[in-house]
Amino acid sequence: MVDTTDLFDRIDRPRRLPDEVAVSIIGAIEGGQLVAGDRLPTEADLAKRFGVARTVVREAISLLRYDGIVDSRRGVGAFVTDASQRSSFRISPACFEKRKQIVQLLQLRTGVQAGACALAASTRTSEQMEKIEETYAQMVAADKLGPANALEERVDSELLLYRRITEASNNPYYAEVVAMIEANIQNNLRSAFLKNAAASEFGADIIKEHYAVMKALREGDVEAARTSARTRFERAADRLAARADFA
Amino acid sequence: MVDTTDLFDRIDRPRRLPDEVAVSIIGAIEGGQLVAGDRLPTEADLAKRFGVARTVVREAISLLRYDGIVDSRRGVGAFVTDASQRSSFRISPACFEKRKQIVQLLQLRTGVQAGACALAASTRTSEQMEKIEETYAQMVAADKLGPANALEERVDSELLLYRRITEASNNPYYAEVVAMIEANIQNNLRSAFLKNAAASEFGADIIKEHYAVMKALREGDVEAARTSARTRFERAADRLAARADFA
DNA sequence: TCAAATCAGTTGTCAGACAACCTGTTTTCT
DNA sequence: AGAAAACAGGTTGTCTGACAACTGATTTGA
Repeated sequence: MVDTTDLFDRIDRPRRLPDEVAVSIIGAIEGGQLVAGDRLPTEADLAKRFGVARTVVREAISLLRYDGIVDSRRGVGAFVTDASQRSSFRISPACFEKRKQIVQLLQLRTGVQAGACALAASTRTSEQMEKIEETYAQMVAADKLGPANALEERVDSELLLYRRITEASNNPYYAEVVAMIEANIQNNLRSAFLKNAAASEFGADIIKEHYAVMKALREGDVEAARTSARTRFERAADRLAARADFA
Repeated sequence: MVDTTDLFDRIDRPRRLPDEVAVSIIGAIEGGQLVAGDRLPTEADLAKRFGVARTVVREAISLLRYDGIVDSRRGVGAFVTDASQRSSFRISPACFEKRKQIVQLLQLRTGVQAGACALAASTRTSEQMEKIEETYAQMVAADKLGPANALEERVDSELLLYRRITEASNNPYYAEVVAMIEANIQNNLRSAFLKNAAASEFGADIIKEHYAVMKALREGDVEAARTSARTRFERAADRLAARADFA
């Protein structure tokens, strides 16, 4: 049975007008037509130009305001903020066209995960460590069954393992950032991930990489946790990048 | 002249209804009253309950949809997505109440910056290095003038220095994440930052920390860049945390 | 001269309507 | 009887128009 979870879904979903208007305005800002401090055209003006109702424009602007890209004042207008005011980090799905961007996102994940693992090595509770050991055991068991029998179990338990480790850092910011990066990678590369896992993420050598992280966590060795986690994710990224079929 | 940039601004700005509605709905989700897969009440229903117009509810829901917290389908309703679908990382200003959360954010910054510096050591161009050297020289010059004469210059050139280094990683994801964290720290702790800088971020010993990073970047030494950057930010966080007046 | 009142313009909110769409039910046809 | 088609009700998406709250500049009045 072939995995079809990432086929046949959400194609050509009906576009929403506010989103398109927002993208258009963001384009004007990123393109330099509107710079920090500039006032946007009035909502009525924008509505007329885009040929949509003012409610649509309002929703679009409210999205930009939400991200801190513009700031609107009643009775005055909406103004472009300077870039340092942006209050969110967002990965747009459209960014996954180019292979280069995937590599960059994997780099970011590597760095953040290394930090999270290092932190977890010093802050984890014994309860958290138990859960981590449990998940690790599941992963090892699935690994022994091989890619033909337990592909998804192997991949999912690995994801869960590192999620639990990240949560054991007891720093919600780390947990959130990692979760978001992971979700975006998964959503866009799930099938490639599975294929890659089947081809090059099984076996004793790979388990050794994970074991090094586990050992560091058990012993509370911060530096070892950092290094082993970084090594593990760098290598995984290399193996994934080495496969040409992920795009 | 005392710096008053972070006094007397944006107090009690007129609340916007959609934001409050959004916060209320998010609260219901985070509080567990609504779990993944649940359908939200209809917009008309919510409007009646909150005592606001439907446009207000729509704007609120559009914010949640923007963050991937809910997913709405025309003719059906809006549904809470599972947490792994969240598509943005956001630091809410309200989170800066507790000292613990500031420490956590500084931890995250340390980890991310270390990764960015390490990457920059291998990917920087010589043009980027020139700009970095230039900014470094400015910082050193401001440092020599002392906190009484060049406090803001010193702090701002340091911020610019690490922004340029991060950009030299040539990974926009790193740049964005760092910029966002930095902006949030600055917006909420600017005065504490300045005070702390005056008290404990001047002098040859501190410059040595930065110099170590610079040296690693010049030589393209990835590991040295990572370690020195981490050391530098860890120590800076420690010094800041050591001052009790930052809250 | 200078302060207060006025005014035009903009965003924030409200109310109602209709279009597009989904789901389940009923009707119709074979 | 069974399946296909039409229908009905409900929900989101969009449109329209109106008014309230507010700002900045202009005009007015003492």
